[in-house]
Amino acid sequence: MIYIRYLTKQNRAILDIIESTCDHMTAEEIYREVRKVMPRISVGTVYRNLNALSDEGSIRRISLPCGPDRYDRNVMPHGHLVCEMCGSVSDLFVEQVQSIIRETLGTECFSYELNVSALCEKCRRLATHDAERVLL
Amino acid sequence: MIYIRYLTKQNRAILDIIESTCDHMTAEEIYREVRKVMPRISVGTVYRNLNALSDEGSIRRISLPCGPDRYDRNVMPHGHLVCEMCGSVSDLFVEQVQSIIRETLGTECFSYELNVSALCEKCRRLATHDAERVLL
DNA sequence: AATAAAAACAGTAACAATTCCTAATTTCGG
DNA sequence: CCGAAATTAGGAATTGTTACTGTTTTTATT
Repeated sequence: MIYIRYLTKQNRAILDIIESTCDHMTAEEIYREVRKVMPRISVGTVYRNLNALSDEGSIRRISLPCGPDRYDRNVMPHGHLVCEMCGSVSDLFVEQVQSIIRETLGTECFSYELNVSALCEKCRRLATHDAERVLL
Repeated sequence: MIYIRYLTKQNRAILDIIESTCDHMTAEEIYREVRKVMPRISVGTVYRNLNALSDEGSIRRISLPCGPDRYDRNVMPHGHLVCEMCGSVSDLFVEQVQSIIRETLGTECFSYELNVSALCEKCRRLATHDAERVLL
């Protein structure tokens, strides 16, 4: 027996926002965003729906060493690149990770979190550029 | 010019506690523990020193999808197994991860976080045992 | 459609984890 | 030893999140 949860306007609006970007927004950012189209929505509703959506697997919650949790529209197992310079969070697909984990564990791994600290594309270019300037 | 930070009694006591176990304690657990030998230490001091120690690389901060941050005496890059049943956190050394990340990134990766959700050794045995009993 | 039960809501208070603030103490450099 | 700098205790404040209460919306039943 499949239970289809009723999708409220609030729920739909929140999900739309998350699915419309690959920004990995925080709950607060999502709250600010959803208020643009639904000014009377409450913080509690945002958190409740983010939790429900995460629990049912429609979105994915990401927790990082610093700052609040973020939400990801991509629910497939994948990692994240956290930029050491600008703090941005972007998807990072590291192919063999899951199978390596399985080998190490000796059993299947259904979910993992992989957060890599490094420079994002943009900041890496910037850093290289600066380094060149210093050399001149 | 190397700057050696003064090690206060508080700092030393906190570090000792972390280094004495592989329990991945939370700040609050560390606070409770350090108060046994230093009853007047304040929460703020514990947090300030945990941050300082993490920043200088003497210990490592672990953040998980749920619950407060934890602290690890092992600063070498490695992952963690978070038990889905009992919630315990144990070290997990997945050898090739770093090199795979390097390949994917195209540049060296100096730090990563890998948290795997699965059953810990103990709970896995327990689960198997229960399953056997059900079969009887 | 009328209506009762269930679910979700807004608004806000409460909570837990962490940080910040101030005055007092401790350590350092000379 | 003395003044500057760093660290502390204690507690207030902040942040991110959850819980509560009374109201609205949806669903199920007729």
